[in-house]
Amino acid sequence: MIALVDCNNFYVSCERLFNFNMDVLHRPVVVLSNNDGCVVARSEEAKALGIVMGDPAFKIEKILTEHNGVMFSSNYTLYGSLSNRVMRVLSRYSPDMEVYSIDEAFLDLSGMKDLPAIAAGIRKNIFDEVGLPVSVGVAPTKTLAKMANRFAKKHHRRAGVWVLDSEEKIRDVMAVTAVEDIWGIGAQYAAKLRQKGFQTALDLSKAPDDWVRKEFTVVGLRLVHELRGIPSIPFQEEASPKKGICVARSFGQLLTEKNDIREVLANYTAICAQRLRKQQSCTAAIQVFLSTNYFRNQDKQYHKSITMRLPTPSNSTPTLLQHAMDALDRIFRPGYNYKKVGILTFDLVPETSVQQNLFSEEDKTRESKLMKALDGIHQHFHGKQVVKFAVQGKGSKGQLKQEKLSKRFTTRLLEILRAKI
DNA sequence: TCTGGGGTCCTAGGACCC
DNA sequence: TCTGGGGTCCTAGGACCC
Repeated sequence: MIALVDCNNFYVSCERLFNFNMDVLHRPVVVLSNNDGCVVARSEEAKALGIVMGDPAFKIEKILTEHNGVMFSSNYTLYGSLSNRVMRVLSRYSPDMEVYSIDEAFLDLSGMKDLPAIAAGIRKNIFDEVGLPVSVGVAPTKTLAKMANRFAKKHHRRAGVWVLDSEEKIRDVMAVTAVEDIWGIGAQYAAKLRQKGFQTALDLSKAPDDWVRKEFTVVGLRLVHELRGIPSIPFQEEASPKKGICVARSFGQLLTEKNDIREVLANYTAICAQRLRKQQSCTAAIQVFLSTNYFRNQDKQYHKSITMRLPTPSNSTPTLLQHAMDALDRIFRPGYNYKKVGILTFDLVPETSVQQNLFSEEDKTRESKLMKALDGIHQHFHGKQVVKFAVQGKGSKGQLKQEKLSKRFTTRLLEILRAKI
């Protein structure tokens, strides 16, 4: 049996845990994406106001104010740190755990007795030790565990737990789960299923294999098998190295000057190289893209990307910088209002198996020592990029808009909560 | 005025190989 | 009626997830 443990309204719950001085417990709360752009998390009160995921901030400002609501900028330092605490508690329950996202994890509970009690214990311990509310769904497959979790949130909120340990319970939950609410069915597939007369997960579970295979590929077929209780989505215990790394962000304001964009791109490239080194990978190629704001009809539009192969796979900041700047030179055109720039990597190879270029004049050993030193310094400063290459400038261009940012309560001594006694 | 930033997997079609 | 057959690799695009 597999458990899916998922934090309720995770980002909102993190803000509520520390900002209680703002009386956020009973007010509608939303958390915004980067640049305070759109809604990425909502409290139950905010959901009740009709605010949906992805709503742009400026469109919900009025209704939120009318109901004494609060908005927060996203504070990933805080959420990441609380996520680690949750995962640490969870890891006590099973040696087989898959951290699926910042706020959820699958646990393999095979062979364990009294699953309802274990599930309730998980929920209680996380609440007692970390302070965050979670829901727990238990079932024979991942897809059904997701469904059980959703059912617990919807129909058993107080207990927060639902265990599908019999054929009847599985049938009952599938019968009340609409096709669009199944894990793995998005808007496109849901519309297609509805059109073909499938309304619930129970309907879909009875669809013939070859038809599912034809219409929804092997991905859909696996999903249907999971609904029938046959585990078909493997458990991934250790995080596999990323197959590509992408650092891209919209600017706080529009940028027109090449030098400003160079500075922003240089900073993204430095982050990208750092992430590569963290997972001990080198990239064989980078892609740089540049674009204007799609939503501004009054502006001329320009979207361009270019891929550059490196002479040898690399994860060194100066090497990547050199190629990224070269790429930008080739695609930048003056006269546009730019909104976003980004760098992607392709064809990652393990650091240890990089084929050296016979004609390379770079001194690899020296460079890798330099990068180690750089990473060491940044680690000491909790990831803050204190040492910069000239082209990174002061890092002041294209700053994210974060006007409603809460403090880093759990990772900065200076920002820790103070209690008056 | 203001609309995110990461990822994954799968398929189809074309180029190319023996 | 028939025109070889079986591969691999790459790219673009589409679906999904949080």
